[in-house]
Amino acid sequence: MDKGKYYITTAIAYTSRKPHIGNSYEIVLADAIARFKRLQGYDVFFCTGTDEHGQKIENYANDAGVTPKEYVDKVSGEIRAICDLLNTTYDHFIRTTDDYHEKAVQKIFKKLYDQGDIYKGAYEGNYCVPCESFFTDSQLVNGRCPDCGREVKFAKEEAYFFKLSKYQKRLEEYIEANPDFIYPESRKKEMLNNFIRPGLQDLCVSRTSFKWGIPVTFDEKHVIYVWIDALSNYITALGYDVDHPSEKYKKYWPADVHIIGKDIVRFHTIYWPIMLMALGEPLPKQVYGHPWLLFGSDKMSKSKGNVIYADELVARFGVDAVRYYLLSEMPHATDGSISYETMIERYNSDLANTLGNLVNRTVAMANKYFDGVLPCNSERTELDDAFVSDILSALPSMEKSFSEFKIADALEAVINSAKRSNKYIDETAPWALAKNEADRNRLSTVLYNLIEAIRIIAVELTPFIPDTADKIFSQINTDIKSYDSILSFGAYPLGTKMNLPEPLFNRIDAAKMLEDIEAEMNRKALEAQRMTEMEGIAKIGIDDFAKVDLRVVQITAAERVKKAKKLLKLTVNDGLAERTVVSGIAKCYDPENLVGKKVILVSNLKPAVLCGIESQGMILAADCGEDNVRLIFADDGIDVGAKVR
RNA sequence: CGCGGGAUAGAGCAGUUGGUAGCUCGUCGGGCUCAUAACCCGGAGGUCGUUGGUUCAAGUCCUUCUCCCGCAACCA
Repeated sequence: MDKGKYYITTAIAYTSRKPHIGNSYEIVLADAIARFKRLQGYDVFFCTGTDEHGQKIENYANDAGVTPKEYVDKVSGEIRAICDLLNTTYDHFIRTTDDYHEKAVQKIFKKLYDQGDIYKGAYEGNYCVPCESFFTDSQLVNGRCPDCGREVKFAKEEAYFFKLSKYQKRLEEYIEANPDFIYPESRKKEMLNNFIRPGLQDLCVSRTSFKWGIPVTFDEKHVIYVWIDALSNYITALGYDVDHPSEKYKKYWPADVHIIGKDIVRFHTIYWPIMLMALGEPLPKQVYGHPWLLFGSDKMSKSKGNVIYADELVARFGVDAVRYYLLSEMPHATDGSISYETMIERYNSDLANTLGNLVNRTVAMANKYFDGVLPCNSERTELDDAFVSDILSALPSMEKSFSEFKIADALEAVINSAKRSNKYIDETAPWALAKNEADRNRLSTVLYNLIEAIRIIAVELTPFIPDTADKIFSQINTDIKSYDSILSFGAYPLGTKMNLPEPLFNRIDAAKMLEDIEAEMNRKALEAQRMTEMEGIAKIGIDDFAKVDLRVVQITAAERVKKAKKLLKLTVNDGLAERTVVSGIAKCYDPENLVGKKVILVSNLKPAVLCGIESQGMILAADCGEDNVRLIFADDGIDVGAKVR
């Protein structure tokens, strides 16, 4: 039964903000694999966590007015809460701000420096001062900073570099000798052709431009830049230490698989193996770069208002439905897409109809015909043999799919067992057998076969939808759920008293829910739009504001501008003199009602000619929608000419 | 010609070594009534992106072109 150890990791999530469902896919994927391996009898160690250093975090924290540590504590907590919400069984949750990690990373850095793999050099490139970032020529947009659009200048910064080139040959040989190391295949080709074969440049591994990172012990003004810090988590989480590796490390390292997003394949298949080579440690056996989850055909983004968060989905559909959807809908090599339509469709057809209804009708019959206790399972026919053989074929098929990370295929194999069971019910027609006392044993045998099939299905569902599997075990009242118990047919004990059926998944009224969701999405999109409008406006200093001269003025005359629909020609008194102002408020105000009113004037605005009339200023008004403009009236008690600020 | 992946029924996808084109959802018709208007069976629907070729035989091999996508080094 003991098949040895299995160490699996996800990438550690960057704590810049709350992750959306696309980010959460990875942990669920890794969890399904981890659970399956445990089921098979492996001693599994499953690690995930958060990556918490860097310039961006420093900036976000600044904006939020908190310390970087406070900021990452909050976000890391949110991320962990999502992992828990999704019912993932990680064995360790590492944070790169954890004390043991920081110490271990410092020692790693020192060791690499001492043995000459890290050296001090200078980083040169296009530098954007406000963004405090370097950019390569190819990153620049029209020769300007891709982030803020401002001009960049050539700059040099002292930095430590890691000699990747030294290990290039060895890495290439390793990848070729281990064809499964980079998975899927297309990623391997990308890495070899684009990066490794053309020649590796040394990697910048320290920064002096920000403070929020692990300090270099022998050169205090440097902090360790992301790679050596973040990637090391896979070994520090096990208690790796340059001098005294822990027992746990010796037991579990090397990792059997790193589950990561396709965007960071490069770091995990080039930098990371080379780091390990330099440290003299074994390399991970496999790196799986999984595809991304898109919303429809778009990437999720806040500005589009199409961000979906795990907790929202769970609130609507339940944990297992979300897990099921993520695991069944994602292809193993190309990007998948999420939509509420397909989510509801899958929920109804697979979970409610095929699986839920199967369990419900079978348990109902067992209760109805035998009061929940089946007395016999020996009255068999060829029909049964074909059925049993099909049910038992699911497990080998699952194992093959898992070994290729085709998780959706593995899940489909189980659902197919449920479909096969529904078909078996139709073939045997238990309700017809029930009408004949002579068919009593046959009826019991049929129901037994179904219950045993359901038990096997439940065991196989455990890696994917564990809560549902438990509900099934509870309904058929068994705790026989080992891997061995599903290798052959018949482990379910005769004479077990089953519980009453209870629906596993209630069907969803698609039209109604979609309408509901639509309304909510619209609300969110509007909110997001407002947020970006706010963010889009550059902050100005008090000096800038002071440049605007605002005065309270009184309207002394008003008339429509003949050639214009929207314009009123106003004469206003600013306390010193009268002046003419043209204002686009004709659709909302009649001229006669405005005379005598006090309003606020931008008095130092450059004059402009509108419809042949020179306007010497602008009256403040609020945009309240299409063609709906409302003036800001000043309190009557204010003296004409008073300055507003 | 930077490297790589893809184009198959209304939608989403399978199609290993070339040998009568499949699956899921949807749709239409039938069956059944144990069950969550569920379940089972069947029908319709594809010139397998385009051009030319190899072959007795090509979605599957070679070639032309078109379109889509990923990667392109210190942006985690």
